Amino acid sequence: MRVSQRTEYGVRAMIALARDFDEVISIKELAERESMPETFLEQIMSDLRKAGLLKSVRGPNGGFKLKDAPSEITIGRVIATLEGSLSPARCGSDCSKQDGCSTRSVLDRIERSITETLDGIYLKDLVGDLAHE
Amino acid sequence: MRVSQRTEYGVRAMIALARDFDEVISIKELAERESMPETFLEQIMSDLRKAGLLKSVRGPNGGFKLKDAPSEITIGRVIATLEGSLSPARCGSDCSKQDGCSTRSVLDRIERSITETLDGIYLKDLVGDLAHE
DNA sequence: TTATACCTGACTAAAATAGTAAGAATAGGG
DNA sequence: CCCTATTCTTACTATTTTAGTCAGGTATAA
Repeated sequence: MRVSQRTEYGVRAMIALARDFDEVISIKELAERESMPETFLEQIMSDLRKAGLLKSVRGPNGGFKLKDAPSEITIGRVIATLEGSLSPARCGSDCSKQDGCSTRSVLDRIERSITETLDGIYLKDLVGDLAHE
Repeated sequence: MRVSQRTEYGVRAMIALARDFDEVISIKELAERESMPETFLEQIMSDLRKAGLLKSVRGPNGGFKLKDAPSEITIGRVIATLEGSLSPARCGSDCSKQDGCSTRSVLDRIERSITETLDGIYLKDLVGDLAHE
């Protein structure tokens, strides 16, 4: 029921980018601002880009920016991307073949609730959360 | 964002006990019914008992039963007990000392949502989820 | 053409997870 | 009182996941 450090870094990076929506920011800069390990962040950003959440610019003065507006990206999408899934369940849908998995519906229900919640929170909503600048 | 196998077993055991609320059921019986590893379940049940969710009866014909009615135990309480916490955050409250942790409020917000959701689901609500008996 | 930044994949140490194993404590039945 | 069924407790272990590091390659602005 816990989000990994990796995901936390990713969320922080996304929020930082949302804060300066129009600018391209490098990994180095991001890592310094938010005190996150640079090379680790590099991997994470790469995943977020592959998932279509970020645009990258290579070469000098390169970096990343959000692909969509902060008002269009939900935190649920970010977390689902980094975490693989929002599902707290561990078994696949084929698990229903054995009735031993009576929790299936319970975990599904929990998942739906979490998904709904997180898909209702946009990056935009979180930028303002900080007393900042 | 995933619940451990351990927690899943615990939830299943709690639901099974809720289904036969008045009976004392042994670990062996529970493990067989739900096809869960017996000795592992033993540990889990022990934790649930220490947390005040179960009553145990030792000796022959012993076993466990819910301490409270299924209408009084929330799934949030069960998961929080087994998972340690419902918080997706990893840092403690002392983390605000360094402003690096700008995600704090975000994760807090997510936690509150999840907690609210899970604390609104009672064991009673889940017993009926199965097409059963 | 060079420095800057992204890109990629392999590697590693440490921690968490999912159990096992072994024995002690307790209580009911004969 | 003894045997057995059961919980209780602690220690151990193999596997997987996590949180990184590192080395080298690729694109591009200046």
